[in-house]
Amino acid sequence: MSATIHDVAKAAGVSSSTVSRIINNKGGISAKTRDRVLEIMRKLDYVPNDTARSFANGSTSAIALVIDVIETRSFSNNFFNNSVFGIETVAHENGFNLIITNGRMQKGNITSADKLVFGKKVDGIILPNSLLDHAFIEKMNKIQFPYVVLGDPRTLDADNSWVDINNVQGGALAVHHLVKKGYKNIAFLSSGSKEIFNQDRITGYSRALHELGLPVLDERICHCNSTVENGLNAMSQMFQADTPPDAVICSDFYLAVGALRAARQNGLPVPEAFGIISFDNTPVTELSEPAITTVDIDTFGLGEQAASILIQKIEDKDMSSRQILLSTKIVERESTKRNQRRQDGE
Amino acid sequence: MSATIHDVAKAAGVSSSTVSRIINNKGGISAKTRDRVLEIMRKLDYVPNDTARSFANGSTSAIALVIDVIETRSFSNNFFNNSVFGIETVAHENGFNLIITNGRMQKGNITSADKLVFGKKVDGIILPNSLLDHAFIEKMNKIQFPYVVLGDPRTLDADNSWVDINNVQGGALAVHHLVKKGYKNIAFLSSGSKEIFNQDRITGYSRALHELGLPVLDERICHCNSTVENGLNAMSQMFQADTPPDAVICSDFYLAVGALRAARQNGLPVPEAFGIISFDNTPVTELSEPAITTVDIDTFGLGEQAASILIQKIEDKDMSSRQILLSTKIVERESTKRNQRRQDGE
DNA sequence: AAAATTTATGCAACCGATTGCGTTAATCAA
DNA sequence: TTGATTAACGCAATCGGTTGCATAAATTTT
Repeated sequence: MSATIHDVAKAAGVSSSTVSRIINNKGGISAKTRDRVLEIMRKLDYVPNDTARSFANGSTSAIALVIDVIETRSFSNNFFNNSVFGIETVAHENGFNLIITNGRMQKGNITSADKLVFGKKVDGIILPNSLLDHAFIEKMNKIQFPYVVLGDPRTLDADNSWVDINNVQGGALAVHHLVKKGYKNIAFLSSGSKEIFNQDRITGYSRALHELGLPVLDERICHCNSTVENGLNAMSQMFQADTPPDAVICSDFYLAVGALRAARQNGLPVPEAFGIISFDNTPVTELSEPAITTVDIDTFGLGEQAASILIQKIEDKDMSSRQILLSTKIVERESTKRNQRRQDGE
Repeated sequence: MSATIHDVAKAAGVSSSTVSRIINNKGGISAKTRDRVLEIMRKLDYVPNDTARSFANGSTSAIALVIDVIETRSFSNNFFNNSVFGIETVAHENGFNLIITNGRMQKGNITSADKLVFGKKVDGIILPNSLLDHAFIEKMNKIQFPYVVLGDPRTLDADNSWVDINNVQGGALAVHHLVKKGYKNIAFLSSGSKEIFNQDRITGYSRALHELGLPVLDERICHCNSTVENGLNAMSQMFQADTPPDAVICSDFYLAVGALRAARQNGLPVPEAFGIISFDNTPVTELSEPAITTVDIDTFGLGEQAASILIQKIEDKDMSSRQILLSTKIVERESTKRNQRRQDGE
């Protein structure tokens, strides 16, 4: 149907090698022929067949992103969106296409990721630490297939490249912010105990408390699924304690809203008597009343870094592996913005 | 590096044609040779090279989704997420890979979508109505390249396939819900006047009001960018009117939160004195107080339908084009849940 | 002006599968 | 048993580019 390199060559009275060299900007072509050929290409609406090119030079100019879709909501979280956006941006800048595949799906015994990698559909792959499979990683290592892990792949002993949010730092940062605001009894609502990011946040939280000479109490840490109701219940229960928390750090916005409601039910005005910080600075954190102070995690940057490292690896297979931690920062809103002096004067 | 079909053939003492026929389940192979070859394939860890296959049979088993990224937030909206999820699911079920590309990016004079289509990287493409380009569509039509539009492509005169949310029905549904609840003076906060979905929602809104014998007033319709502040300002202004609105339909959650705050500032309890409905039933609509009643749009289904039609087109180029409208439904929450009798008794 | 370089281009093999056609072997009908 | 039919497989061309090597033409050097 559409024109091939041979059609162009014939029409221009040159060989297809010449056309190929022009397409790829190789040297050794006279200006005259180049111009003539380019003109013909335009006339014939010629576009090189990318599949044929991939086939000929053994590289696809595509990378894959494996996503971990357990339920709809986990797909529609902010983390995912911005990371994909970051990945796509960098991929595109470097001439790579981005293939997205759901890592939970499989046909027969082969996962979609497996097929993309060993079927040579992509030159490299980004996969979440939640979906690591030792056998799969081993197979990739054996052929030196480039990959980057999203999130610290702690369960892997091997040496590999990954990017992650510095959740330890984030947990500590939240504590420091609250303490600076005069809060002293800080709780932590985590959205799960298995996830490495939750573990890290709690590590940072505990470490910071310790450094500040504040007690680290087990009963102030609660792991629960991320719903408003769970957040509400967990906080309500903590409020029963002898010295109830006067602030809480939440792993996400749902828990934060739950905590907010619990505070209200207990007659604790936020931020005056109770402070709240949530991780993940999604736009909606501005919508609650009071607006929630957040630990901003750079999900876009995470994607950018992942794609960038991956592409470097693709272009230099012998590149040593690289690990990147992205710092977080506090975005202060109403839920912790109290007049500190009043508190100090107690 | 890794085994090719020829390696397998040689090891099994057959021709590569035979191996190919086995891979593709063509007939005319004896059980003995099939088993032997399959065994060898396993031993050699053979996986067919997908690029070579694509090249040989002229089809890529991949589709592209063009996304319209103007700013970060538009990327991270719920609409996008769930649609992508729906598309990926259907694509995967049918053995297609999904390539995602940002339609706003381009290199030289060629957009990423253009390159994917005419570079034969994909067999079909899904693109948003916001990114339609006449020349591009014409070029695709000329070679009968399969595509599906996300959102009614009203600006296109040509006959083509698309899927959309039935926003006209959604707008009408919102009105009917509010009227049933006893609200009579219903305003509309739109997130823009150019977007077809906003136009459609207002069409449905106006039509329903008309059918119910209620006046359609220009001053009750406001187009503004989607922020809480704009929603608040727009509603505050409407409250100055002689007969102020007693309910509002918002194009999204930000405007709805703005409207909620405006009502509160004006001393209008929600839902008792003022009703609010927002489009797009994202999880966060449950988080405000009161929780917002929404028009639920089936974004996942939208993606499923788009992918499904596209794949049918790929498999039968002569398929007539198809248009699909997905109905919306009301998810009732606190912001309209008032005791209707009190209102009727006025 | 002849020799030595450099530049511009063509030839042909190659990437790894698919497939139409032909051939041999096996099965069936007469 | 022979001829006809079918099943099982191989040969070789093909898909559309890329690239090492060879060669001819242009340019520079001596």
